[in-house]
Amino acid sequence: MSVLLKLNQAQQEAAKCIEGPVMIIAGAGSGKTRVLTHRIAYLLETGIKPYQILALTFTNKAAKEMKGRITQLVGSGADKIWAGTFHSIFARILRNECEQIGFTKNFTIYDSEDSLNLIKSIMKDYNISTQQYNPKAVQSKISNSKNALVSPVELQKLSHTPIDVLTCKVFSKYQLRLFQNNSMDFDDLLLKPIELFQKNKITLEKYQYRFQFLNIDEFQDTNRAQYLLINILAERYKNLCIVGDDAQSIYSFRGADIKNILDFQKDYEEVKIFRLEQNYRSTKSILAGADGVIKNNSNQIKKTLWTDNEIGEQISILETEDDKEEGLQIVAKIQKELLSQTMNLKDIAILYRTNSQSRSLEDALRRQGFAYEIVGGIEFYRRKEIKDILAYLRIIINPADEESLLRIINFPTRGIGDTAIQKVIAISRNTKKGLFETLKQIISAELPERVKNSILTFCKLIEKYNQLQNKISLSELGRTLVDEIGILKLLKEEGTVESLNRWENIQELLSALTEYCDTKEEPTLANFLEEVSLISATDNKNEDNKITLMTLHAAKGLEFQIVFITGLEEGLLPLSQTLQNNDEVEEERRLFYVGMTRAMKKLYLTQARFRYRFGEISYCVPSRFIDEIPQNYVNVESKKNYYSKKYSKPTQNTDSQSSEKYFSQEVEEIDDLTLSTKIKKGSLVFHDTFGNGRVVIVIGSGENAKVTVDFEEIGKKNLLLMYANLKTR
DNA sequence: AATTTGGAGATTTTT
DNA sequence: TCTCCAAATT
Ligand SMILES: Nc1ncnc2c1ncn2[C@@H]1O[C@H](COP(=O)(O)OP(=O)(O)OP(=O)(O)O)[C@@H](O)[C@H]1O
Repeated sequence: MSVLLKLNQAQQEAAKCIEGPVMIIAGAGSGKTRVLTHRIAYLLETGIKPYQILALTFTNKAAKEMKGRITQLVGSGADKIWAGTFHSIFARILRNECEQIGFTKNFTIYDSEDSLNLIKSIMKDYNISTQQYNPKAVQSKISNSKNALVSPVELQKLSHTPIDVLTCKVFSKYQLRLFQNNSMDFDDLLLKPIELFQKNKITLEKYQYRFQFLNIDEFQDTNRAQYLLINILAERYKNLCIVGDDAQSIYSFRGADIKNILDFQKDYEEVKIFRLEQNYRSTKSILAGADGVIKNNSNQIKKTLWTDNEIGEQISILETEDDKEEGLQIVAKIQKELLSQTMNLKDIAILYRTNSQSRSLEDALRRQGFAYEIVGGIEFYRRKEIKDILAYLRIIINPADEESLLRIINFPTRGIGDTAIQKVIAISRNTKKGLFETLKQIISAELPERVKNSILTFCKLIEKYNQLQNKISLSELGRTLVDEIGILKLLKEEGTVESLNRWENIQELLSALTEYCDTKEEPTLANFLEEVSLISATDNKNEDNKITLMTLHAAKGLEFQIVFITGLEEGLLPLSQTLQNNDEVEEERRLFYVGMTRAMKKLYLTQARFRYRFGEISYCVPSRFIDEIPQNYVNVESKKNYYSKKYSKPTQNTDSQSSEKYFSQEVEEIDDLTLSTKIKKGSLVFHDTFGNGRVVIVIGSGENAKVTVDFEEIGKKNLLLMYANLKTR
């Protein structure tokens, strides 16, 4: 009981209800994660064994923190709890059980880049033009199908357009190739366990028995595969607790489906539903502001949220000239906050919609000498030089991984050129042997001796390290390997800033490998590679006293004393691609809501009149979301200059007049750009090769004007207006 | 076979 | 603006 003392009445009741299905639906900052944490501590206190508990969180860091808190509450034992993201938990299960579905223990996990490369190579094999059909579109169609539990065969029945038909074909082949490569993509980490459990009842029962208490945080962002997976696991004991807030569902692009919350009530009729209504995080102003915004969404689960916290300061809106000034004004505000309040750099977060916005903000912070940290962004382990080394490590333990093999067979260059590689691939197809097998037997092939020798040397290298992996420590193996391929020396010799940077990155990778070895009881290469693949954006965030910069998505579940949300402009938040679809605009609104509710004491919103995109100026209209915040919680700070006269303040008048004014401003601009052709957003057009389509976006002016056209046959294409020769219909 | 080059596309968000 | 890829050059 003692572990529940730090919960309020409603929270305690939810935490104490440990048997049967439980659903906690509550607004931001109401202590959902806290309840889940204390509930698990309570489970332990009632004598339930740690290994009987499974906790699924949205990031690995959240899982780690949860375990840490539980340890504080109940002492030892918490480290035996299985806690992590869906992907890492089920990857771990697959490591042990995958042989039942035809994989070997050392299977590789492909990230999106690997998967895209595989899709491209399949399209090439099928002679599908990657010019005409965008491999990324194919990839996302495949991934969406997988997340929605639609198999290639089922997808075939739903396919009508040419791109859908070809996607099916690629999809089937893609799954086959993954299997042949002894590899899984991110989606497979959820689908393969389902396959496993459906195929082998004994294995299923083992895990059902083992995880008698399931706990899932951030349930609003689970997809259908995840939903099915937890249903299967919970089927026997039905002790599962899900926690979420439909207003914070922001990952539908990844297949997340709010329907899961609604279905849960149907699928578990005996579910006990708990609501938490007191917000402990934010001031009254912030909460009221956020509430005013989210009210504009239709179809929400009704929730009440109130707080005992002070009213606090109004939400400040900073209107700035451009993105550069946006950064400067934020810096100025931070300076002020650091002086007048008892704030530290680590209490401050700057949030944005797209990663590319971080650059101008970084510039401003750097100039001022403020320490900052970018969370997420271009992740370390996705860098080219890192992925090259990882590819070596991957094929050392999984020679079937042909994507990785092709990546490094001639890196660094060792005289195995494109023609040679094509030849080897052809032989391997004809003889139905694996690529690596073919390489080992290359001596009988008709290729220049020099090339054949290079290939054999390469094979010996891989096999040598394959032998070595159990004889020397992983950190030694890493270092020796990097030495032997001579990559560090090459980078040093190149001597550019960029190559020196890469040199450092590789050193850092080696340190990471060493650290991994030192901290794990049984370090294995497969496990290291798995961890590295499944790192989530916020996992690297630490407690250093630095300002945090990250996307709104990455901010989910976190909280900061002071939050800046930048780029409140139509086209950026909400993002231009979402504007035609109301559901998508609502998701943007939820994203803004998530951002606003991260703030504890003070919330700043910034909006620029123009910003640079691809090195070109683009003019901005204030975001509709600004108008949705109730007037009395807002304070607009605008620099007085000639621009302010032209664009008056948006929040001074509530009626739709103001937003219309900005809208007409935008239309004027667009008309102006494309005067001669009369092409603007929404125009129906005809293109000689692509056929009929509708203009979605117009960017730039005069000779540089670019348009995005959504063609009926082939989907979206970007064209240069000058050359596209579009005819209006 | 390796290196250089020019042009197109990219910025949605992430496991 | 930067990064990737195909084609051209060495
Ligand atoms: N009963 C309580 N007493 C004191 N503080 C509390 C209580 N409940 C929650 N809090 C605090 O409120 C803040 C928000 O809690 P928590 O992160 O668990 O909320 P949440 O509902 O998961 O939020 P979100 O959905 O926005 O991520 C935390 O700082 C937490 O410590």
